[in-house]
Amino acid sequence: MPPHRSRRRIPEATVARLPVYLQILVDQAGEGVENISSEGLAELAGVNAAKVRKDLSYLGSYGTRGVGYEVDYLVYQIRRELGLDHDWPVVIVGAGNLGQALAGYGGFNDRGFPVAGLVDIDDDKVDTVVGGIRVRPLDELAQIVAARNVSIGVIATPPPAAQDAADRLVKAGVTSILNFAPVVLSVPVGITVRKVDLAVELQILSYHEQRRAAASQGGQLHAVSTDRGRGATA
Amino acid sequence: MPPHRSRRRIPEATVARLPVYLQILVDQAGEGVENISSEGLAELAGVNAAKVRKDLSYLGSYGTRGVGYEVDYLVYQIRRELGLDHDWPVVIVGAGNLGQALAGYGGFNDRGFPVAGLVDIDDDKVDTVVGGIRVRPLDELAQIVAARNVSIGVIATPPPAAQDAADRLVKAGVTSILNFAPVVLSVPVGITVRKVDLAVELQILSYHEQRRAAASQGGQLHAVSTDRGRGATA
DNA sequence: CATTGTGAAGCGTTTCACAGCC
DNA sequence: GGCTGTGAAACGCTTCACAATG
Repeated sequence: MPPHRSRRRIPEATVARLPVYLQILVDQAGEGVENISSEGLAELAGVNAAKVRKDLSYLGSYGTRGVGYEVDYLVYQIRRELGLDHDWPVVIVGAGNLGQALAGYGGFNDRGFPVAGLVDIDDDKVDTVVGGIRVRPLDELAQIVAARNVSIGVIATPPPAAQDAADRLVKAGVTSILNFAPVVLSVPVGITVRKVDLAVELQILSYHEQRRAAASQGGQLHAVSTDRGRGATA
Repeated sequence: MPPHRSRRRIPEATVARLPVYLQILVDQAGEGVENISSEGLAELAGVNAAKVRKDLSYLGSYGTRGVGYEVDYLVYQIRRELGLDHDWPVVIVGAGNLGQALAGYGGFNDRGFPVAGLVDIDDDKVDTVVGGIRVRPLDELAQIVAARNVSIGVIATPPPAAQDAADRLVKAGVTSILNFAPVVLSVPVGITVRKVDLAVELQILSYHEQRRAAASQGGQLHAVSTDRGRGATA
């Protein structure tokens, strides 16, 4: 067995960047690049080279001094660390605008997250076909989760239905939830939730725009320059 | 004029939470709640009460000791700080699955971000109507931005087209970009970019799932418990 | 006397700087 | 010589704890 020493705990900030490195590395591999330096990868990822090195060091010591990192091997190691060495079927709750887009979005299947099911509470939507997936009634959620061994659920319902969706997902045995509803979910300890709120993203941009406007006409403000792990002002 | 002292720089982490508080406060106002304590707001937002107080303190001292915060006034102040006292029209580039969903997603219009335009490079999509918006050719982007005074652009194109979309947006005069393409954009200094990558979110969940699996069958790992500003394990 | 506002301590992340190694 | 791996410093954010106060 190769030197698999990766049972340490990886900082959350690093976990959030590994997928970005992975994407870049796969692209590079596709273009025939065999080795890459922390400097090169940093450039492509838009981050600091020291950060790249520290991030990668959590996986183990897979670089070669004076040379860089072997792209293929790094891809393998990151995949392994992220648990991407096998597929994770997901179930989507809510077949509205967003749920349909997600079900039809190739990026899920392609990147290891096949849509095992798409359910909706509305009978009018049930049995319609979206992106090759037939919408199933909400009642069948538990059955789908069990049958396909789903551990990740996606909530794409209207806000008032989101908590109920979460409760059902948890009851069905799902342990990770990606929530697109602009609602703070309450879940049992041990369940991982990530929230993506499109309007919140826009409101953060609005803040920066407003600031820019105030700066250009009003008094002298400091230059805008931020990076909170996601998003940045170049 | 009320005591408007808010020209200080607000930490990025706080900016990212203000929209969440705002949402909750608007809900509460709708239910007739007139005052709320940091404790109460913290509970609803799923964060620590001290954090709420510190966050709100950046807006100025708008609470009353022994009582709490007046909901309506807080709503007003947060809106003002985020620049939400007027609408921010947005233009969406890419009328595929995701672009269509975004255009049809009520949450944008409702929360102050009307869709001023939806453009696509594909002639077959041009002139189709999506969520009440007629798709326009990509060439008309600059014209739409100028005519409707758009400063926020949304990129919903396939990955290879994203950088070109960004270049065109910047050239047209847009200064903030919300990027849904799984690509690191390169933009001039002074342009704010936020990236939302759905697959990355799933990959982060995958990491936690993988860790859970390793823990339950393998050796003794520490309990999973994370919160990086977005997403959390309860 | 309940609750805010905030110094100060604590903690996680980023960046620097350089020793270690190929 | 070039580049990684990593202590240590710097930074920003979170949490504590309590004085200030309506």
